Amino acid sequence: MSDRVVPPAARRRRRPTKQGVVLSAELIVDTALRLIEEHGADALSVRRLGRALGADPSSLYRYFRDTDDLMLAIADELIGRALRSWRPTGDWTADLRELGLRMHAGALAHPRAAVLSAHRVTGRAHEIQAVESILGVLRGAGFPGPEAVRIYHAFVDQALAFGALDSAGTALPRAAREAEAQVWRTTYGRLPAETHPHIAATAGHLVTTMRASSYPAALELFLTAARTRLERLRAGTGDARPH
Amino acid sequence: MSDRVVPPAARRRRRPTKQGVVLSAELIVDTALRLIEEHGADALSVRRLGRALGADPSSLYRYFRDTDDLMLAIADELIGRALRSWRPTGDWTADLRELGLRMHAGALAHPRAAVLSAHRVTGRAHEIQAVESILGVLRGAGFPGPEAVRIYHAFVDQALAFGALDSAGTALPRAAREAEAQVWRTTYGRLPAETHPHIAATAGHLVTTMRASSYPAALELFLTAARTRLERLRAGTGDARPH
DNA sequence: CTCCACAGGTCAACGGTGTTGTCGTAAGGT
DNA sequence: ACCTTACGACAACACCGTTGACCTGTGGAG
Repeated sequence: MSDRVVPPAARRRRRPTKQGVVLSAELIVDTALRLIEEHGADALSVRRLGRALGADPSSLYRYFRDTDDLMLAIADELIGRALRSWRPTGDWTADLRELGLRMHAGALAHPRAAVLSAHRVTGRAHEIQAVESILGVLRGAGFPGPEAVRIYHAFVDQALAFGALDSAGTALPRAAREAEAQVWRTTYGRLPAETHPHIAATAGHLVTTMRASSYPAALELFLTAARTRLERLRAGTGDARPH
Repeated sequence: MSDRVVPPAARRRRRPTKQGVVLSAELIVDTALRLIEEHGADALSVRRLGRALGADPSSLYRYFRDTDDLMLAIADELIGRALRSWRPTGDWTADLRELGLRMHAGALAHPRAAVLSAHRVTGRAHEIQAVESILGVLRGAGFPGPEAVRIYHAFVDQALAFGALDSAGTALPRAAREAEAQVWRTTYGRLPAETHPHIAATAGHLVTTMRASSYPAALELFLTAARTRLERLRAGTGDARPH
């Protein structure tokens, strides 16, 4: 029943809910984000969102076709917020690092939205702006077109993929998260050296390293590789790929 | 109510269900994987799984504490299948490449399961074996303990993250996938050079490059960076990090 | 200034979900 | 042959997204 949603242009009445709240798409998106932030990803359901807004759950269907539609609106808002104040500095490595960290942080701030929207191409204004910016940094650094596109693709996917991965981790119920830490401490921390020599030899590092996100490390490795590639390109060897 | 689950050692009775099926943890996991493959991740619910097995939904709680417990078992089974026949060759770069591609391929083979389980630490047999193998390759290559762990973490997360990302893409309904391709062709392919010079300059490459997975490229970049790091370590400079 | 179309809020209901307390029964060990 | 108990079945609970029907008061037209 998609005629339930009235296109923004046709909206005119601002009738308040029983509890005196005047709804709008913006208010709903903002409230949803606040709900996720304050009470965790599990707190976002149509019913809870309705309660938080002071409105009947079914009212939301006057503004969004279904929950997926709502999630996309949230994702769009997220992209906007993440890159709102970014400006290139001219140092391509620093610029890429900053962009990557911002995208990752933006995803982590709103786990559920990140998981749902990571694999989507929206073709909307914010996304287009991001593509243009990143390609600009790479081409400005000296990567020729095809190479810039290849690196762009890997870079964006890495940021989105790690964002979604780490988001899924933070979206876990608290009990499950503690269980994971426990697994590293007890299961992996106590394997005998005879059967699992490498795990036993690095157990201490495993326990401490595995609880944080590996994105910063992966990003640094990415930047290292990109710089290596650029150097080989400048050195004139057409083939920068390891065989 | 965790005393509902009987530890494997204490199991003795093989009482069939009303429909004549003899349950077991293995049968449940296999059926869950089949269900996910055939009907999508949304098709996996305790009730549907029970129906597919020919058993009451609540029977599953004799084998798994909750759905999360079941997901971990599924994830571990996937890891096991992916690495079943892998053997190290002694060439650490080639070994890592092979491991990465296998994990990624394994995720793509079970897209819906991969999306659900990519971010979990199972602490079960297959996963432990995988950790030991990868750490073995890295330490064998000459990476000292802490560095090996850091690289291990980034490597595994990258394989899992890209696996989940690409899986999510293939799991989309056909209509949505075609819509995405359309977006690249029309929206991005037709932006004017005045407003979006970098996109316009690389439009052709964008359209062709963006439809394939970027994991192979990202993996090569990763290996390049790892080799660079190792060389710097061997050269004796303690700090292998770009400043 | 009145009128009335209809945007939009509300209500009730449907069919789904994970999970648990309880009970009956048959399989195994003794 | 007996007893214990593993384990399958059932019913119930509280939640979920979604929709059809209803009602109300707002804002533009005359």
